[in-house]
Amino acid sequence: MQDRTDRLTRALRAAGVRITRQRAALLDVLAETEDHPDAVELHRRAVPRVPGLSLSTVYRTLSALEEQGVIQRHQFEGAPACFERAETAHHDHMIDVETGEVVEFRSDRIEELQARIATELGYEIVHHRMELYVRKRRG
Amino acid sequence: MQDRTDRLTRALRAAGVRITRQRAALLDVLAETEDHPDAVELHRRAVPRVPGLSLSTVYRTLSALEEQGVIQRHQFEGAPACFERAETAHHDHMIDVETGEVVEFRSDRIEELQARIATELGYEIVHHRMELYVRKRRG
DNA sequence: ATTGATGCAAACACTTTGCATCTAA
DNA sequence: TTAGATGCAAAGTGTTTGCATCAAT
Repeated sequence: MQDRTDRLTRALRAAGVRITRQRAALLDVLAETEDHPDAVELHRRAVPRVPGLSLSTVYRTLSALEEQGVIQRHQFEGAPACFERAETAHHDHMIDVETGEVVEFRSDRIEELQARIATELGYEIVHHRMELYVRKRRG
Repeated sequence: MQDRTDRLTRALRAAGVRITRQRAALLDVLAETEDHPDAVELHRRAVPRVPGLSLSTVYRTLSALEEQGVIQRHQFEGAPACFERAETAHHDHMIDVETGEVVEFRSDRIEELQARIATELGYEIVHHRMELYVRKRRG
């Protein structure tokens, strides 16, 4: 796991991205992240490791990491952008409208259908966004 | 068509929504709308009919109409919210990332699969959002 | 005559940016 | 050493809101 971060660090440096204390801290925080935190939450988690870390640096770093394909940005309805590591396999999201909880899911069938539809209309998919806003079934 | 607007007007009034000159103008503009304009664009289109119309009134009216189920609001990536009449059948959107053009499509198969996935995970869908960001196939 | 709607300007939430200073390479 | 990163504060964007006035019912 420390190993993974090291490899990532090297790759980023190779891409011309300087790994400052701030960025290293954010990479650490992201490595431990299992949920979908927004910029403010990531800042909150990283500040203890880099006192004085500014929110603008968080935003700038997140943009840089997104550009490098290290993280993904999601813009769910009525919420600030949130982030997750990009290393995981592609998936889509269900958002519990009552709790805000995010559940990941994946459907190859749907992906196929999406691709087919785009093709039939003369397009190719650059990326897509599929979000199910749900509530727990009272059973 | 004038007829449709009249019926809508009556229904809105019945729901306690006052039809002011500003709102009547916006309803007219929306009735003629085939695309997916944002608040500023709707304001631009309505101002000639109601000189002095303010942008905040447009926003307030759009919220009211959305609440009444008359229009739908979409929040595509990197763009201000855009609107369309809600009377049309449910559909999803493809957005051409190069031109911004919006194409509507619909897939019952996908809807079924979404519902099944939600059910399997113990949820029911409140609403969903599916957007394909695409580019024209060069070919 | 009421009560909700308007226009204006100010506030809002989230995000980006200009600039002087610092620091990773 | 030097180009890129930082912190701060200020600006930006899209949207909402407080308030005095106005107009639809």
